[in-house]
Amino acid sequence: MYEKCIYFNLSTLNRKITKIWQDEFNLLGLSPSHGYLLSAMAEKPMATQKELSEIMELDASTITRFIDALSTKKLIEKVRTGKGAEFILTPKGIATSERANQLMDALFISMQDTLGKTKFKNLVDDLQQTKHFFQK
Amino acid sequence: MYEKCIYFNLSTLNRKITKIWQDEFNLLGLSPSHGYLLSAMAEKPMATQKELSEIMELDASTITRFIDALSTKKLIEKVRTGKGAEFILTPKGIATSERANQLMDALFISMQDTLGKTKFKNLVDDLQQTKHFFQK
DNA sequence: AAATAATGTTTGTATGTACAAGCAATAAAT
DNA sequence: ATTTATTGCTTGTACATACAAACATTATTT
Repeated sequence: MYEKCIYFNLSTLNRKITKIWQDEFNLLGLSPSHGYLLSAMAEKPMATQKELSEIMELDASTITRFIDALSTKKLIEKVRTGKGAEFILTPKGIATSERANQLMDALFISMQDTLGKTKFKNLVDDLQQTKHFFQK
Repeated sequence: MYEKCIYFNLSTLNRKITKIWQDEFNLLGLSPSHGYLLSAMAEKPMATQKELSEIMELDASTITRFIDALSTKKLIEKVRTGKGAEFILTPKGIATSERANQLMDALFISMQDTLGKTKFKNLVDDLQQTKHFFQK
């Protein structure tokens, strides 16, 4: 009934893909977003919360919540430095970030297989490009 | 950093598009999903909640919540019929469903203009097809 | 007719995320 | 040096949605 509607198809597909990601990341004891954030922190150890929110394209307040969650799970330690803050991954955090990276790679391959290599690439490229038409 | 990731690009774009839809539907005093449901009810007056949940590709329990919201706003009236239920749109509900339809049409045109007719069509078609690779 | 199964709806609860307002720390202007 | 502005982070609150379990009604079996 809403076959031509971008909002409808986008949100429906988003729910389905999110569910797949959630099920996988749950095996690490994390939500997908928490896993992505942890992995971003591992890759950019000096990033502030503001920078992390830009990388993740999420609101800064959302990053605060995620950081709380990662701290509670002892995956990171937060060091407040004046106005900003920095983070160190605990050994457990480092290990988990590596497993998260592996999972992302595995999901990438799995999607490629399911959708076909070129179809998959086209879709992701289109999503990425379309994103840029809309500002914050 | 996650440019090649379908989950990342999909959820990011989804948030952006959702925001646009929300801002527009707020002018009708509704969330987008509530508007879509109301419009579906107008088009399929005999549909049960189960059927509506299939049309909307949402969980049945979610439809229950939406129906509560529409009832509270006096846009529909719910008539329980044994196991199932049916709905009648109030005059206000009919008017609102028409405005919702107009809004969907306007947003369709606006997206076409922003993204370009063929690019837009390709994207929506791809989203729609991709959806079908993943079951409920 | 009583017991059981199937189907449809609802309720409790949880999660992800945004926005607005607040707070804290540094920087700029007077 | 004190006021004012800017910047970064946090807190309160709200919303969309899912899942699991409960409940209610009809259908099927015995």
